[in-house]
Amino acid sequence: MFLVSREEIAIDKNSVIPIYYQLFKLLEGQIRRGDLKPGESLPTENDIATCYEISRMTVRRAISELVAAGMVYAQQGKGTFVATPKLDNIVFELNDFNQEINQRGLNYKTTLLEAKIIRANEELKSKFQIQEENKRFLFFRTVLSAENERLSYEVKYTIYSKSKPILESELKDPSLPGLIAAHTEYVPVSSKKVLQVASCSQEEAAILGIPPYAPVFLIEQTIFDSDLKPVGWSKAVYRGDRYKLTSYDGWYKKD
Amino acid sequence: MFLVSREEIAIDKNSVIPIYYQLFKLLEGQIRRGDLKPGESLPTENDIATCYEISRMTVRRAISELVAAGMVYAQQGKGTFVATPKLDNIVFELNDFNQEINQRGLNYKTTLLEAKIIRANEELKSKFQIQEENKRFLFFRTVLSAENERLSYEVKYTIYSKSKPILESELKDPSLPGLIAAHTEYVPVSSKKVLQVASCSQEEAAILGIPPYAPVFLIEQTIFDSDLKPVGWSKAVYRGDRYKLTSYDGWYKKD
DNA sequence: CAGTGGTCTAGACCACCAT
DNA sequence: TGGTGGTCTAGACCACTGG
Repeated sequence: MFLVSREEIAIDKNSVIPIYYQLFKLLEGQIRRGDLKPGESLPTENDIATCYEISRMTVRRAISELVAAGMVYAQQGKGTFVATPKLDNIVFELNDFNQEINQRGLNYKTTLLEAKIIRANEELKSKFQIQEENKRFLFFRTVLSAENERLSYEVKYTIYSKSKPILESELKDPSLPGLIAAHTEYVPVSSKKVLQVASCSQEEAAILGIPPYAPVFLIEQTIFDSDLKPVGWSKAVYRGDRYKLTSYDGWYKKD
Repeated sequence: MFLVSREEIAIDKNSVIPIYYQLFKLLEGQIRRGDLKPGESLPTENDIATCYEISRMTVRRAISELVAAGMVYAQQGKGTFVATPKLDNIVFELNDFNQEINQRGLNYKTTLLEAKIIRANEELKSKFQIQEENKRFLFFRTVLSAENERLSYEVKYTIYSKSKPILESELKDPSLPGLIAAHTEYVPVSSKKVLQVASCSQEEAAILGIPPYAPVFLIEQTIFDSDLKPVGWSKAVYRGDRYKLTSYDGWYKKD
């Protein structure tokens, strides 16, 4: 037992890189490389701890990262095992929708077509789950465009509080949660979004400059405050020929 | 300092429920209730630890759960603060697409329209990044239907290994990763999916029983093995009037 | 400088599983 | 029963932040 660090030069306890992270990367590599195959068990936490002369808590920290990454699962009393990646889940993030355009440095801009105060109609009373008549709402219509091409069209509604005037500055960030925070007393804390495909209406086609009935993404969003009360609602139409969603699943490398 | 547990009966150190989980729920409740508002700081880890007479490591475990939930963020040297929920991210999970139909107990079924061995054409050689001529592929065409209505149409390709015959049993699980695992030596470990909207072709319209050019979801999937080599490819068309994706964001309750 | 969160230790007891 | 992972402790040192 006097042999120290043979071919496996792995853990440097004096490195600025945390030990748990070094161990995480080491185990991750063994799994990716196939040294540890799906279904096989990892060494026990105690074995790893004594082997590398580190604390078991540190080993657990490393393993919990693997668990979070979905590469490994632990079973109390039995052991920790390499997972078999399930590739039947899809996770689309809407980052793609606007951040892609945003981050790729295109000179995109948001244009305010209309902003006004309206009275509640039946549809709004239903969306916001209110009974009162004559309740007032803020109504926005905006268009997102890039490189002189219109990409999406959105209508937004939020409850109107006359104490908070509409400021020009909001045109910089016309996000629905931002508008709610600025114009109402409500604090937006959660949202529900529904994505569908549709054929665009003639009005939408005219606004976006695409043929009528062209396929589009349609995203309806409802914003809720902490009491689960609806405090904002929007409907956005995205050109089907300019947007797509990409999803990566499994043990893709993120180095 | 002899007062123990006044109105705040919070942590029961003898409970079967882990202390870190009790503390997590306690802090989560204070944030949801608004006792702690976005931007405000939590008590320091040491304060919480001494206040409830528990170890700081246990406090950190509770807080790390809050961080993972996106309700709180920590800044070294400064403190831990309640996050402002960003509601501009969307995470759509494809569970909706087939699991909804699956779980709601409809008598859905997958029908194999065709399965055959084909030679590589230019498109396949490109998708699979191979140069060889005459490489053979397995080709599947399937339809998913429920309640006697066809819902989606999918074509799948995977590299053919003659050593592994096509078994009837695979028709039960015709997922692309499953087919790859069954018919090839490759181990599928990651996948990329791209979701777009489109107008369906006349052929797809005929298969699905919808009007030509009706809007549809289109999902292209590529499966990779551990060397990032493409080992499977599929293209699925989902009826736009029967599918939608739903996303929840922010501090929705999951109790 | 004092206070914060980030990492780490060397133990401990427990619930669970297999034998 | 012995071995596994799950929880917890009471310290410790560090890096970073602010005054």
